Amino acid sequence: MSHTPLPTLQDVADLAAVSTATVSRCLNKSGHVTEKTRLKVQQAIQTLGYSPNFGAQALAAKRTNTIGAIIPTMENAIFARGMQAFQETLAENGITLIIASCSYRPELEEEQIRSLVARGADALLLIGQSRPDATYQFLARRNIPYVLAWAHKKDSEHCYIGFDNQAAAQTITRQVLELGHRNLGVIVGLTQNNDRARDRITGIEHAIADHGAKTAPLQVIEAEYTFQEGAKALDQLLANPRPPTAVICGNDVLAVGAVKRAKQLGLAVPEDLSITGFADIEVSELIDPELTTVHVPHREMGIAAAKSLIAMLKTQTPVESHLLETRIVNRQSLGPVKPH
Amino acid sequence: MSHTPLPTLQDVADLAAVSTATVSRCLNKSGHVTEKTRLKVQQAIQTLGYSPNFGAQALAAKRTNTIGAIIPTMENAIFARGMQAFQETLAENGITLIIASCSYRPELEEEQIRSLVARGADALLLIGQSRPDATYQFLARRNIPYVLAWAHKKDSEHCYIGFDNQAAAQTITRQVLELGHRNLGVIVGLTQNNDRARDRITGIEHAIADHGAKTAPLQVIEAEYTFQEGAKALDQLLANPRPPTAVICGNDVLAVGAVKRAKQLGLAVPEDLSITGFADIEVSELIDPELTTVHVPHREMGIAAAKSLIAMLKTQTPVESHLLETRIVNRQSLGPVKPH
DNA sequence: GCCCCGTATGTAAGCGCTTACATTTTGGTT
DNA sequence: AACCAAAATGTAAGCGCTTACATACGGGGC
Repeated sequence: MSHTPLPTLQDVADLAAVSTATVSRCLNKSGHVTEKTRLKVQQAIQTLGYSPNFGAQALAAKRTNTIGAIIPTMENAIFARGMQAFQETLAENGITLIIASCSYRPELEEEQIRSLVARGADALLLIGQSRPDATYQFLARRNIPYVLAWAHKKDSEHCYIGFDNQAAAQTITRQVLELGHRNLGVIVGLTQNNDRARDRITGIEHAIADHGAKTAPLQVIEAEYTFQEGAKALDQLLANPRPPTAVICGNDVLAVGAVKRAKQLGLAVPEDLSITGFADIEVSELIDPELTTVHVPHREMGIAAAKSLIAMLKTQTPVESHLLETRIVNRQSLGPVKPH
Repeated sequence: MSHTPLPTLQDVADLAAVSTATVSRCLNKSGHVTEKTRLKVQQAIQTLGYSPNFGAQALAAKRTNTIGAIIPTMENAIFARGMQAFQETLAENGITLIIASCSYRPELEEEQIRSLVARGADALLLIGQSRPDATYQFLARRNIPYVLAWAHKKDSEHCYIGFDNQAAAQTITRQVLELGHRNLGVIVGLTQNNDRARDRITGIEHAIADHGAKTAPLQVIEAEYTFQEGAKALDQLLANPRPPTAVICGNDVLAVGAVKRAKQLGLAVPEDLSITGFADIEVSELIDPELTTVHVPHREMGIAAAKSLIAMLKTQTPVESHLLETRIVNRQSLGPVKPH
């Protein structure tokens, strides 16, 4: 591995017979450069194969054009599509994305936030809201803009880009109730440190209260976000002497795991047991029966998050929250309760 | 958003009553510091809440502790698990990962490579080998270490971290042939610019040639890596007057799409039609029938790639390729050919 | 007590860029 | 042709850190 020193801004300036300031202005499209000189500079950059030094640029400009995102996991399709759109939108604006994952562990998230900031992230995308005050203080102190995605809360000091988890869960639950189900089970992600999961449970409870019909006590199982755990959770629900006739899942991954297990146990879905999901990821359409679930506008959300962050960076002022609509996708896994 | 200027190395040095050089030495664990002064410095860092400026550090040290990865897409589970492991391993070593995706478009990959390098990536992970010479020259010129993952080639100048796509495809095809199938269809990713897909086809062809039995001409359909395209490709295969009795897919995503479609068409899998996959992603176990596929050690691969890159960065010398083993996972979607 | 050397610490010169400010050029007016 | 504002370009001062080199320190051998 040999070493020819890379060309610097100075080299370009020399070759183009202009000053470094002019070259810099060309590079940053800050205007105030004649077309003629711009071409000269362009030429020089070409022939030297110049590309700016990242560290120097960051040091001098006090920004890195980098945005960080900390998501619970990249192994899970729930965040993949939104992140892809987020990244694409950032890239269109010349911004690089750094992704870190925290495995749903808050102390790891804290660490990752510090790490990304130390790595020069100009702004951050975080998932949901529940994290220590100290973290928000840290971001405020460092003057780092951030948005909270995949969730929404009215009248908050934070900028949310997401949907109303509670309302969405409430809507799908209402639909389940209207189909005659009076004994519901719930499988949801670990609620500790996961406000989305908690909000969804609240939505379910509200729907039941609102509906007014007499229902069996709600059975809630918390599970990690894997197919296997969804299956295990269903086992637990079915172990009950009076098992539910419908299972509302806080997540498509869990729902799909539950559907798979129900079939293994010889239960017809939805004839013997209805199951609903949340998120509408690709696999929901793949399994048999296809999953009735809550559709979440993943790509829109990623795009909106990117735009908000870019705006915050540009204007140096907070930006309004952005509420996205969810809707129920009626497929096959939810049906009327079976008459005795 | 108020502004208290962040503490600098100088501030820490002042508070601890030492020089900036000493503080820097503490930070970088480069030794040559008494325990006593180290503690003093530590203390000062704590009370000031100091954290180093990324740009300055990068500029002065000529490295960023950042590694870039360019993958075809993050929306697809095929890369997710490996990337997760890659990231975890890097993080353990204090290195940040930047991910970019290129949507299987080589010109975009080229652009992303330049972008990541401009962003200060010290090293890169790339998928497969097929890309213009100019790209490799660029990396060589810039002295950027890289590994090529998800593929393997013997006696190459490049460092591969992956498995033998051809051999794996050959093995599973042999198994299909041994089950009596003599009329095979293939659904594979777009081969243009995708050496893995091409290698898999070659493997299939070799298996057929080696086996010696008289077979119908191989029908190969190329498709984008989505469930829908897998389904459409199956339609094409079945439109043939003498449709295949077994379909070998270059990818689990395509295979799962094909299975779903076969069922929609009323074909029993594997009784009427056998279908195999490649990669062993989570969804392969979820669908019904479960997919017989080639298991790829995703996490191992991610970990190995990270370790190799770290070694290259440390020693400034190339590192050996690393061949990982694949194995066939026999589940339910492959069965003997139906007797007429 | 003195010398020597290995180790701990300090000094200061950049690293390559951005940008405020100074200077020059341009071209429209009179 | 002279003048002037606006636009283009140049000058140079940092940005906060690392590190080669210089210097100070401390303890064993004589």
